[in-house]
Amino acid sequence: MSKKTKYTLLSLIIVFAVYGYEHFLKVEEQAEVVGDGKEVKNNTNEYFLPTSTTGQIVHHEGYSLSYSEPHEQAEWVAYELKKSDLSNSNFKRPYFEIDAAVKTGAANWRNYKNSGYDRGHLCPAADRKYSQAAHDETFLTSNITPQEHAFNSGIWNTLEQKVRYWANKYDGVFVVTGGVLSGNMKTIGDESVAVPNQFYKVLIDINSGKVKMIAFLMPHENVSKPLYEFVVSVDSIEKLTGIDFFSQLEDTLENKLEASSSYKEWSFK
DNA sequence: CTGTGAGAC
DNA sequence: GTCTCACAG
Repeated sequence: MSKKTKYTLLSLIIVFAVYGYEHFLKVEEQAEVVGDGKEVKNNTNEYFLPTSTTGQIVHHEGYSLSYSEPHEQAEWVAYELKKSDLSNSNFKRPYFEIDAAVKTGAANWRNYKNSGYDRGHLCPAADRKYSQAAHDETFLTSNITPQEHAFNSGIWNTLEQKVRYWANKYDGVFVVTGGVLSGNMKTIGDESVAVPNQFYKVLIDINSGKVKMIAFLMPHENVSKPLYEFVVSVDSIEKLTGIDFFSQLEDTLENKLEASSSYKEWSFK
C-alpha cells in the first residue's frame, strides 16, 4: 500500500467517523430528548407564545408554559384550541403528576392535599379531549394552580366553557391563561405554592376574518356577574403581569387591539 | 363541566 | 401507589 493510499484511507476513516457522529449519535440524542419539554409540539402555535419573565419556558404536546419557581406554578399556559380539538370523549381523570420537564422542580401535588384549594387546571382538561394522552398531560402540576372550589367550578368554569364556545364559533382561538403572580399572596403546602388573588385569560382569533382579541381579569372569588363585566384590555394584563402578549403581530395592529377593552366582536350569547 | 375524599388491595 | 365509588358546586 502506497503512502498516498494510506493517507487517503485515513482521511476517509476520519470523515466517516465525524459523519457518523453527526448523523447517527446526535440523532439518537435528539430522539432521547423528545418529551423533555424543550420542543414546540403539534398543538402549540409557537407564533403566539408570550414572553417569559422567568426564563423557563416548557413545551408539551398540547400546551406550552412559563414556570415561575418562586410561585411553584406557571405564570402563563398557552395553547391553540382548534375547533377540531373539541370532543365529547369522556376520559377517566388520571392522577396528578409532577412535571419532570420543569428543571427547577415543579410543585408536588401533595402541596394541595387538605389545603382547602382545588388543583385548578390552567389549560382545562376539557380543552384537550382529542386524545387520552393530551387529556392526561393537563394533569401535570405545572398546569395547576390553587383555586377556591366555588371559583373553579363557578365563574371560571363558565369562562372556560365560553372559550370552547368561541373555539367552535370562530374556528379556533389561541389561549393564554394564568394567575396574577404579584402582591401579597397566601401560600399552601411545604413548597409554598402561591395562591393568586386574580386570574386572567387572553384570547386571540385569527381564523374568522378580522383579527380580534379579548382579555378577562377576575378576582379569585366566585362573583356572580355576567362574563363581559370582567373584560379588560390586554394592555392592562401586560401591565399587571409584565408579560408581553402577541408581540409577533405588526406593531400598529398590536397596539390598537391590545389597548381596546371592547368586546363587541365577541358573541356572549 | 369543575373538583375532593374514603376505603380496599 | 392504584383503583373504584360516593359526593358536591
